[in-house]
Amino acid sequence: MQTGFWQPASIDVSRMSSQQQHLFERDVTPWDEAADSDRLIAEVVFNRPLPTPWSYVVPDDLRDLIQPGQRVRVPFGRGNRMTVGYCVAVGSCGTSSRSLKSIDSVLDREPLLPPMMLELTRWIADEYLCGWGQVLESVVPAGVKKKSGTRIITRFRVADLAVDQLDSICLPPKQRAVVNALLDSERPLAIDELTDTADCGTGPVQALRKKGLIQALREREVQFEVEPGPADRTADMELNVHQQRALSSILSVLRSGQHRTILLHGVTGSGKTEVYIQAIRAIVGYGRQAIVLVPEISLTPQTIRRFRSRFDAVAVLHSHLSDSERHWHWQRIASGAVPVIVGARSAVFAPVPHLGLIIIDEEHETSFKQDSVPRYHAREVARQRAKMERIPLVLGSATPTLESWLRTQKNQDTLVTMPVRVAGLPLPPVVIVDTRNDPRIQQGLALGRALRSGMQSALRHKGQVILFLNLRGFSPTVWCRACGDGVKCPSCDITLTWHRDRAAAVCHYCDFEMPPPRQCPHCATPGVRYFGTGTQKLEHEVRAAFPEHRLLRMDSDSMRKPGSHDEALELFRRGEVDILLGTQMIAKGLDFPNVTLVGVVDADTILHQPDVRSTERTFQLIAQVSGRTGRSERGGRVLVQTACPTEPAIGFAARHDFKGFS
DNA sequence: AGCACGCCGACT
DNA sequence: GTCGGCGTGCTC
Repeated sequence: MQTGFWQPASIDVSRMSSQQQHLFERDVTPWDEAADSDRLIAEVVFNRPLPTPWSYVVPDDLRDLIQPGQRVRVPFGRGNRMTVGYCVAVGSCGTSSRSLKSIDSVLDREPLLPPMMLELTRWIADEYLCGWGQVLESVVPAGVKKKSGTRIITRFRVADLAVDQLDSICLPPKQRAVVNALLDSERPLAIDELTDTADCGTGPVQALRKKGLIQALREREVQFEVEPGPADRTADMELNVHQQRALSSILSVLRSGQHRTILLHGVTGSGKTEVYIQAIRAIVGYGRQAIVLVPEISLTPQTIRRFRSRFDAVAVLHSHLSDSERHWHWQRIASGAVPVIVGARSAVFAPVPHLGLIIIDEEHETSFKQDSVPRYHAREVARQRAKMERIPLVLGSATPTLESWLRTQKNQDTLVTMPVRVAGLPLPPVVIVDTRNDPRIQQGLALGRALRSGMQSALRHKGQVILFLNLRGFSPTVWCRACGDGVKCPSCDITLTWHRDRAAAVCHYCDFEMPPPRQCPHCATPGVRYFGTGTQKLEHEVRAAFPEHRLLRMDSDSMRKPGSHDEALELFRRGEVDILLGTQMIAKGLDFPNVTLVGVVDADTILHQPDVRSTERTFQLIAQVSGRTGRSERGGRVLVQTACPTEPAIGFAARHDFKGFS
């Protein structure tokens, strides 16, 4: 039993409400303390935004059962409603003379979380201002609480006391058959096995049980096991000098036994993944486990295959797991049987017994932030966990967030740069195209002269083209020419986007949809105008300009069906599509050697967003899309259309100069 | 967060 | 008179 790590001195008084503080100040008479000292107190937290744990008395019959990390059922509130909470500490300290309520029951046989995770979740509650119990509630998967995928199974065997008397006792024939079946069997039998063998119903079994001649054993058992298919194994690659340096600085942190965060700033295609894999290999050699966090959108079969082909057992935690699969993985992870865990944000809570390394790939991605309670940032939780476990944290990105960059400049974190692509391929040249005087743009078309002719030449040489545009729909604004007002969503105050295929004006914030107004809602002038180019309109324009080439549009409208995303990328990979056109979802992490031109149709759309990070995001976006080309000896280039060619973020991105930008 | 308690307006 | 609106404060 774990008691003892909870000590009165370790209570953080800052978490205590004012009412609780006065309990410490109140005079406690010696005989009160004597009475308190022999009762066991459990600290319990609830799935409510409460600032402190609540104390309960542990009744004598639960003393040997209760441990921190288990759930308990306790009376709570004025009505003493039975409420589930998490026991976070057990101790024999009387902090108050106030009368405490008692724990009703302990719900778990074993703690759901180890002490380290209790400490980490407490840090999250403090840091992100919510209840400790709220954090625990969201960290422990529902399938683990319900013990999904397991079942209580009852088996029978001959009662110990009855073994000797059985021969002498007179039994009805069916009951005798049951007893014989059990005596013949090496192991206890389940009810259906027993009735089959003895060729009877359940009646004789129950009768024997009543007489005390056989006894029932109840055990919780795993119903099925998820066995990931075997993957083709691939050998480790040879690292170049920059990769070597990155690897050895990770390993030196590991050997130091102290925490340190390493920002791995590697240009797209610099082989960051190979560094991760070899660092993990070293960790696994020490008998430890590693957690790899990737952005939600990167959790593709391709990414998973990459890790599966290099390690014996890789657990992948993604949002499409069923409760029982999640429970099964959780158990295997906790048992230490899985050395590598790959997953999105929440995988930072994987209950590994001996963590050796945390990696966050694409550190700048916004999906590491959770926007419901508890609103944590997985990068910061990982940093804290790595501190507690005294292990390295590796942040990888071609375009780090400015805050991560700043920490390296202040020497809080270590910077490792990988400035060149593997195999000596150059970064693609990025050409900035000023659209202000382009006659085609002035006609309202989206493809300027340079981009159009660039596409023609790339396609003529049998290369593939990626066109990036940040706006989905047909036209991003619906507006009135007379009063100049845009048609806005009634609840969000966002201008509506015209979706021609649905013949509707749609709010991209709340999905509100309305038929396009025949007249202006403000001044009633007939005939609203559609302005600007979204992916749908661009699709029309490109089809008209390149009728003989195959085009595929990828945005959240065209990729609604589950699996259509992977399917589309597979078509492009096989070369059955020449032009891939889409939003954010095509900007990240794709690796297609045949892409020789990437066009950023309108860099200004990101630049002019009302967001303090708009320049940072512009830089990131251009840098990330640049990573989609020039990945083979065929080379490649990037064209960026903008009306602000002097904007520094665009210029720095074109020169692949993160240091200059930062 | 939930829930009880309490203090005010519209109904039989 | 009382049913119920939601504002306030408490929960070991």
